[in-house]
Amino acid sequence: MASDGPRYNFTDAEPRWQQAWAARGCFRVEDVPADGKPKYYVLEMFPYPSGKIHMGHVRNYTLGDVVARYKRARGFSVLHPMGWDAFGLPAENAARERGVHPAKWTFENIANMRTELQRMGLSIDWAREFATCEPRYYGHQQKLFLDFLRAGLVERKESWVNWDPVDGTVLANEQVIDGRGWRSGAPVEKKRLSQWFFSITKYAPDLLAALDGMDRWPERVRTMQKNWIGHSTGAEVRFSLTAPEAGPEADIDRVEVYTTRPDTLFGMSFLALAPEHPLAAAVAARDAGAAAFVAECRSMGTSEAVIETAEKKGHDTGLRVAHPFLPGVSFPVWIANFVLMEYGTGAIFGCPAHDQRDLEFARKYGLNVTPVVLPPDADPASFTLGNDAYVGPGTIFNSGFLDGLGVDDAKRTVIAELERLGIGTGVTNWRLRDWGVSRQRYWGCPIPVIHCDACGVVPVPDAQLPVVLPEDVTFDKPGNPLDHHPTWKHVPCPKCGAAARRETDTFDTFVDSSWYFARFCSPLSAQPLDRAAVDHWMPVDQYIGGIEHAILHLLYSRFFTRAMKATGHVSEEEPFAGLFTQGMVTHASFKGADGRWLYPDEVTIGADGAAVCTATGEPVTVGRVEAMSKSKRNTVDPGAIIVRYGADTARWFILSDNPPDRDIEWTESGVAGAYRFTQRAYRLAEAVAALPAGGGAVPENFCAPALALRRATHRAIASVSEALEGFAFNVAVARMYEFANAIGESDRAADGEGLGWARREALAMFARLLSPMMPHLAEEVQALLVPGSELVAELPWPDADPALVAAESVTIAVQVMGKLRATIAVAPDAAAQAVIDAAEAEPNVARLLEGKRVVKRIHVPGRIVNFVVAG
RNA sequence: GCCCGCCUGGCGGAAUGGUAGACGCACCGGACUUAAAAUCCGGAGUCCUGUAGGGCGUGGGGGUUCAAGUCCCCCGGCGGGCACCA
Repeated sequence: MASDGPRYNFTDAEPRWQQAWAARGCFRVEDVPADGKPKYYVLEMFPYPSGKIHMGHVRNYTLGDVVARYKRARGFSVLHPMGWDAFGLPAENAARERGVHPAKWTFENIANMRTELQRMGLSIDWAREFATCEPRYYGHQQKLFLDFLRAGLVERKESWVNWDPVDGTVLANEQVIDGRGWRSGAPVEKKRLSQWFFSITKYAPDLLAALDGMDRWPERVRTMQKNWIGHSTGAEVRFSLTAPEAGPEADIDRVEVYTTRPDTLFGMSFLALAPEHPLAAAVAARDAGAAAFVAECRSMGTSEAVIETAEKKGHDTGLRVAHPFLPGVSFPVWIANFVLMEYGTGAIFGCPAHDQRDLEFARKYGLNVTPVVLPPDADPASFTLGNDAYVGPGTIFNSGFLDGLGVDDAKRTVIAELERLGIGTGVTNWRLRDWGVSRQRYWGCPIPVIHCDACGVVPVPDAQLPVVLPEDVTFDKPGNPLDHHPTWKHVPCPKCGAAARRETDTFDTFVDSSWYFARFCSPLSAQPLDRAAVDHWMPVDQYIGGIEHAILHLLYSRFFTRAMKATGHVSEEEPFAGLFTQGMVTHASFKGADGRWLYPDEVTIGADGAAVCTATGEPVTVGRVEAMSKSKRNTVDPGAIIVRYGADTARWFILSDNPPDRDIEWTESGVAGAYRFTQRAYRLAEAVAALPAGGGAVPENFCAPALALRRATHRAIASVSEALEGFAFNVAVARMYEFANAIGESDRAADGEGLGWARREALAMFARLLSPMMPHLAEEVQALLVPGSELVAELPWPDADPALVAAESVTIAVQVMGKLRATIAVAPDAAAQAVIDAAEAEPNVARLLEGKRVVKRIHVPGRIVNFVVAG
């Protein structure tokens, strides 16, 4: 770093301004404000307290802070809170691996991360902070659950989980690696457990329909949610077994199948059951081969990605089903690993010609492939299928009474026939499943119910809430510590008083994050939500977070808000009016000579571009640029960056480098460039502050450089405002660079009438425009210009003077046949004919038009003239 | 496997269907300096060996249009999600 010249000292300035904001309470708001200002609720997805903030947090919270500060300057009363998504598996892992209690680990992490976030200079109302692992939060969550239960929005049913038979533990999908438990290495089994479910499927039609009106959500997120909810129409068809199978309770003589393609029923070649289907279980009870196959499928885990990418396998049960329309024709019944029990009826009919998965299965097991949909222009006599099923439109053939119909007509016709025969019905189906919320873990919100042998499941009475987690637990045994606790689960039944047991399952942590945004409105309320406060602040006007939450978290929150409305806690049903999804922070990865990954700060890039290990001098392989992760060690610690360059520099770089919805690559050179700009901005301010004190009155006249600067100033106000409104923060930064360049030019101009005034105006506006992005430097610049000034954080956003924004002349592109051949400068309001004449007179244009017949002259005012010539 | 995105100079990117490459980074040249750093000024998509003029150019291929980075179709590469990670 250079030694000459006065420099902006961020180490001194940043904490000083953070204290000034806190002392003034700039970012505090009331639960129900009486200031009459319009409200604006900005929220970033709250962090999991892993211990340290990472660059993804820096990006997320910088984006939110720019919006919060901008809206505040625009006159809104802004709610901008912060809290902690504090329950979850990592705390239990830490407990098992290092013997530290999850609560201690979590609260220490929170303390550290709070300090780090506060160093970023975020305009947050810290008085609203809470952690979801505090009883003062999760106790209210238990109340909401009980209200949902009373409202019929909760039910208990069975579902399949990943079970580690060695550890005796339920495994998360991420804990299943290649079909084995991550700790024990034992093959994972599917196990059936009785669990609590939120009835999200009751809201499926509404959750789907409301997406259409959510115009401040990214289109792709809405599309992903639509696909996830998965509305489909089709038919349920009952197939009769040619011989009944003895089931555990009664004989099974038929199988229900759901299909979206009833029009292809005549192309059927088999029927396939999910391995968990009751009929499959019945067959397995007497057939060792089937039992072995079902057991094999059970070892596949519950993840849809795993199931659908696995090799398609099946087992022929030997059973046959009759075709619904073809007397005497029957098809084999298989058990297949790609049929999902959770979707439809857990059984399908296979039509290999028109479904890719069925085709692969049929080819593998030598089953018939009968095409029944003829593509347009195909010849029915010769049409055959290769390796691709035909799923497009066409005409039905080989299909009895459906022959000659189009696909959609055939669907209607076949459903009518199925209904007439009483063997099927047209149905609407949803891919969305109910939300299973039971987790067999300690570090989560206890589910407030009690199991009584006499009374069954009994809700904990509201007066006994919260059900608090016991602190004295041990993690030396596998399984859920709540199960092993000597006393906690033993309670009297609230109904009959007999000895009973607490539910030891805790909630999925997605429950915690499904209503925290509403709790922030009244974080100290004795009720889950204070109606006046949530009615004032909700919905969140701008929600900001990672695209990885596009489906689950956002959909669950949308459901939860509806459920809270149904139980009288809120008035709105959509929690997030505006959504912005940010990209990830990436960095190059480095691998040392010994094959170990190296952190970026262990690596030096030489002048020749070659990377070496700083400590050993050994060569380093530069790997791909990818999402920062601990395993690849391609992380950069925001704390270290803030110490070295300051929070404003970190904020500026992360805003400047690219559009916020794309992945950003963190680079040292980019940060250094951002740092240089902070110093340059400060120098520009110093130069202006050194000018003789200016009077308040606007000068009568401005010399040319002064006028040019004023135009630049007001163009900057207009363009930075527009960029901020549109989340184009990288463009806002570019406009600020242009503005700084213009100020720099005025610095070098010969002094003339009004120049000093224009420069003061420029710097004053510069500070205001800078403040959402680099709030500390903005305050410093303002203090330099106007010692003892108000805080920029409390100043209103400036308005541009339209007369100064308007261009004096515009450059028009002149094209001949769509190719640029000249440009001309014209007045913004020049008449069309005058512009066309001027364009035609351009030598290069005239040359190209000579001897040609101009058939069309296109003039887009302020933009372009295009001559279309014949021949 | 299924669903959803993204792809523009050496790099990040800008661009209501209307001058492709604003702005920044890196680079090169100049000024300042004993020198370096810092700072300031200037240059630059690429090719036709020139500051005129022109060709080519927004992952590849086709299409719509007076005009396509932008709209449509196909293909490729990269990434996100897939229900117990958060």
